[in-house]
Amino acid sequence: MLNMEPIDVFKALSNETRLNILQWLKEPEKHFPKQGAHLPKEVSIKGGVCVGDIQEKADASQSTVSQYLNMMQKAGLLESVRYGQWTYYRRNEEFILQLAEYFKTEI
Amino acid sequence: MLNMEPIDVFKALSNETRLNILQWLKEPEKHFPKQGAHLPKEVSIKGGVCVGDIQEKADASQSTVSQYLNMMQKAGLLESVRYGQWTYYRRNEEFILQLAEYFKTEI
DNA sequence: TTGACATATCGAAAAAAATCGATATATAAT
DNA sequence: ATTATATATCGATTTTTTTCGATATGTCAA
Repeated sequence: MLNMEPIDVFKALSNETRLNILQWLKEPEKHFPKQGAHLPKEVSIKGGVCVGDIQEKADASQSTVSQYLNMMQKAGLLESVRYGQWTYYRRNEEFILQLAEYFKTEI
Repeated sequence: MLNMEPIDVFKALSNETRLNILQWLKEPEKHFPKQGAHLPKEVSIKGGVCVGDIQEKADASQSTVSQYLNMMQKAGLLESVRYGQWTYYRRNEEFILQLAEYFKTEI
């Protein structure tokens, strides 16, 4: 994975709400029952959850959650797909896997 | 699991100097040639480096480095051994190993 | 006991991050 | 075109973190 900045990753993980979001997104269907309600069947955004649903669960303001997600994406932890007026965020599993490897060998 | 607070750990890792210290301490004899100079042979503080040596390499004030080390110890990353007027810090490898495991399974 | 040295802690100032409401932008629906 | 909805960004304030110098504590050596 290109461009990993460990400091940015650790900063993104240094907040309870952000850490929760990352963990909720491991099992989106469990934590976000309404997941994908807006999506027609032919569009597949596997594991992605829209900002509004995340905000509701996170119990923070819309702008705060939007900024959290942006921060986590910049760090590499998340990736986003836009579909219509919604932005779906999901974990970047490939990155997170490499991160675990980095952690094991470099930390 | 030994009393791990992920947020505190990630905060401790969210700083370049602290991250450097942790990595320097993987190979103390390489990064701190004077390591253990004060110790009589019969005392073994394997892998530990005293605050002054770390401070010199980290290029920050004495109080800052002392606080860094304290913070990393509270987070679980380091452990300290006091010998006379010196405090030797070394990595808590057991904790760090568990941390890597946590990372792999929980993040 | 005194002086020197290593480290820890305190208190304050400066820098950075968190957080929000307001507003902008983009898309969708009518 | 107009309106509604979802998300992003801006600007400002509050909160937290960083960082230091000063000082306290603890240990050693003479």
